[in-house]
Amino acid sequence: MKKIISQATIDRLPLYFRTLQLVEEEKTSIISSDELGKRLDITPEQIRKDLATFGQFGRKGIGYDVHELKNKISNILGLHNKWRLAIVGVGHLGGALANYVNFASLGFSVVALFDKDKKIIGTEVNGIKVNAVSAMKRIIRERAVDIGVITVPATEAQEVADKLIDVGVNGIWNFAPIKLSVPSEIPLVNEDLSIGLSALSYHMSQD
Amino acid sequence: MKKIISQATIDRLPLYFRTLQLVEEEKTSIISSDELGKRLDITPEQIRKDLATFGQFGRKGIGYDVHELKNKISNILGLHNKWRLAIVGVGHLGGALANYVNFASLGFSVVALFDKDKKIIGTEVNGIKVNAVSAMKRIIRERAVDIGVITVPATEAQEVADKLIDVGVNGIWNFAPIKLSVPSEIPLVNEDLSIGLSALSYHMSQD
DNA sequence: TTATTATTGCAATTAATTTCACATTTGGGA
DNA sequence: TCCCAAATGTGAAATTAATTGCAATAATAA
Repeated sequence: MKKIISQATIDRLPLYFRTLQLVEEEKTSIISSDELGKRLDITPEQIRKDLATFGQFGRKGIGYDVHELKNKISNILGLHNKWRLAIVGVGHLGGALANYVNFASLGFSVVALFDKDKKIIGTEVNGIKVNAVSAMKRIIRERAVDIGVITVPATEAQEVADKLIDVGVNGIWNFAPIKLSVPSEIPLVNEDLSIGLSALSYHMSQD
Repeated sequence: MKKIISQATIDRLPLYFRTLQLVEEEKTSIISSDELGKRLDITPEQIRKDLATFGQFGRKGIGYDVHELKNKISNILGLHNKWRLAIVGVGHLGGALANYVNFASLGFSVVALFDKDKKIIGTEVNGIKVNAVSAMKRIIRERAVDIGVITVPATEAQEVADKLIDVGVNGIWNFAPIKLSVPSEIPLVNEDLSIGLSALSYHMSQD
């Protein structure tokens, strides 16, 4: 029986991972939950509890081996998989994501771009040619795309999601501000920028 | 004594708001928590509880007045304020945000752009001229900027945050993947894209 | 060898959030 | 007019998440 890991824990793991990457560059080989917590403003108890979910990999009285913990988290998050992304909708945001450097350090690579606008089809972004949506099926299979990134307007997002799933992507990263319906076996993560901005507005209005 | 509203509730309000905008366009004047819940995949009890935090604005046996509820949420979120943004770091992501249409419908407008790269300073993005960081103090005051948007590399983000706060912005929307230190009275929202992508990777690895 | 200090792992507790259950209200139809 | 169906609002229960407290372990110094 597989243990259910809370989303809160999963969302903190990338923070630990990134901090460990930085710590590793500083040539530090051991780190305590206390030090990691200080860097991230997370209590050391929370960190220990999160890590304990996946087993024991610290040493009492010592701390955690930076390199080992980093690799362990990488494995838990599946970052060793070198995921291949296709971006659908090469507008400002899609284009920015196609150029986004930080993905590479996590092992993600953008391997295909699609748009329906004839003026954009055929152009190149970051060395990748933009294809017509009609070529999606063939290209996504040829390039072994795992993840579809949706950066089209909200009105077209569901249609694009359906198509991506139909041609075989295994996960969707959605930037369109709309609730998508996808089969439960296809992981979906929504990146809704208006939530954060609204939350900021809310907090700025309280005083 | 001010009631503390949970972040989870605050994060759902923009979803309700957006759905109400759509419903309003469909010329529907009354909506039930059940219908709203179906559109967002949120339980009606959850929606009623969230709304009850701020008062009673439904009618038993009837539902909620779409227009009234929309305005009420807009007020709670402070969206009537017409916030003015300055983006620091006009790379791919900063440039994309400067062009991002969805902000306008929430009442946000980008009024200033800054970069330290001499090749970018002086260019125009979406009709706004990019200024040098050295001009930040004057321009942010002249243009009454409320919110600073950080889209510089992680290594420069803290320095930019410090400067933004020094020149008087009241809130920070941070896209750099790093934990920023800011005074507790300055609301800070982090938009860390690697968290969502890592979570997607995690879920795709479980099966 | 023996204290001392640092630190993890984990059980117990507390806090926060969500779900459940239902009393109450409203409008409409017989 | 009276009953029924459709909803909200809310206290209580259940669930989930975070915090606390502490036993166990390891290194170091006396």
